[in-house]
Amino acid sequence: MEYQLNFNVNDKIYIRDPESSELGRQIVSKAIELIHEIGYEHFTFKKLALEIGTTEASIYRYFKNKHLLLIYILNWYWSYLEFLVMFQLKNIGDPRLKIKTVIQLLTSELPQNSGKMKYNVPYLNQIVITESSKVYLVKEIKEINQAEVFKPFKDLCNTIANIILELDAAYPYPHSLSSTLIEASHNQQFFSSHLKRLTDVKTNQEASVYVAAYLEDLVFRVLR
Amino acid sequence: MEYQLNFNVNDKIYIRDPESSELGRQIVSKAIELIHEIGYEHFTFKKLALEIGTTEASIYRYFKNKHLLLIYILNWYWSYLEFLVMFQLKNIGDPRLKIKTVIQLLTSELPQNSGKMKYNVPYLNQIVITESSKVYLVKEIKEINQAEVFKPFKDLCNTIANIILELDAAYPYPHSLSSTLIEASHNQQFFSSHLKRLTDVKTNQEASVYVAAYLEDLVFRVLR
DNA sequence: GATTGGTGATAGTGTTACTATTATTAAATA
DNA sequence: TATTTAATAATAGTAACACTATCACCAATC
Repeated sequence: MEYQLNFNVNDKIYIRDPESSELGRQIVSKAIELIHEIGYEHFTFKKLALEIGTTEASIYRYFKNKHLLLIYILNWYWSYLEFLVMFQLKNIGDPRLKIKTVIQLLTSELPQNSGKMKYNVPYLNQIVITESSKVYLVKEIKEINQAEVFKPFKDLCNTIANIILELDAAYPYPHSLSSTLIEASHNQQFFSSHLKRLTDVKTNQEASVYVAAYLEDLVFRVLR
Repeated sequence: MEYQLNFNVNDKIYIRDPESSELGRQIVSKAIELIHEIGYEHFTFKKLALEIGTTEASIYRYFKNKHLLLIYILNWYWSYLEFLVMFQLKNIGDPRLKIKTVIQLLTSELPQNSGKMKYNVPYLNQIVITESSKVYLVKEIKEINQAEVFKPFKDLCNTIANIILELDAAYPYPHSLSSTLIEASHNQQFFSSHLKRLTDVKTNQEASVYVAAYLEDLVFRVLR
């Protein structure tokens, strides 16, 4: 049986729904590859248009600017991640095992569900690590937050906070611990790949494995 | 007695030492105000030149680009912060109190030492919270790291890691916990000001006070 | 058969991120 | 005092970026 996972993204993020046409899907798909390759700062709509074989103007009919395109991509990722969390936790009763599963999902490359994924998930992973904080660390935070573009991220944070409360109902900072885990999973992976002295990763140790071990240890020291 | 604190910044960061002239000091000082006001993305050398009453070309004689100017500013901050940590910890024996002091320094506005500070420290604080991760979350991370521009940050991380080890010599992740604390102190402050749902901050509760309480609780749960 | 919607092609504007040149002035040195 | 030098101001210019606008074309649909 063939199926495709779709996650609806807030329609304030785009001008035209990129899911609604081949060009739209190409824009998102190739943007992921290009941002992964050259980084968000060097990424431009002109380069993307050239890559796709279309024009800048056509891309502007889908997204107002590259910031919103990045938000779109990250929202897709966060929605997918929350889907995976929900899916994998469905039959788990033990909250300790739930937390372990969540940390695995936060640190390892996400499963390329069914092999027929729309987007390159390992690339997405790297983009999330390196670029995700750039969507909110801006002066316009208030306006973009009012457009509810961070809902998938907040939902994910909330889901994890609830699992934290299952483990320790009296813990006073479930949301902060949750957002700290998510953010730490990104920056510790970045650090253990590029700025090793900021971590305790061993040479030859895989970044994702190291970070998973660190975060698991951390959570179970906090909640015991 | 009048004195000024000086922190030597790696000379690979600048073309001409901004400490060496009035214009240089103006560039750094006004850059802090302008970045604080309009944010790093909107900040340009042209606007800065206009603000100072000089020309773009003159600024380019001091800094190759705005990224390196930001690195310069952050390095000054990190050096100052480490100085304060060292200074305030000098006569403290109890490692628990040391950690508490460090967390206070990480979360509260830094003391405007002696009132005769070169730069606007409260502004610097905000800049660190919002802009600091942008200096390393770039594709060029390898090259800029080789220029040793992150030394003050790594030193600070190391200093805090050593205090962590004083508290629990067997703790296996002192550097990761240290860098997590530093980063969390930034993003939790940002979240509790702008994306409250990602934290457990109460309405009307001061962000810095909340974050200090959260981080203290966290550290002492991890190291007990 | 006429209308509509999506795309391509092309052009143009204002801004950003620089580089280069030349003139002016102040300080250092002969 | 005259002369070199160094720092800055003034100006100009370029390539890339971040858009906006217009028009022609084609395919689907009413």
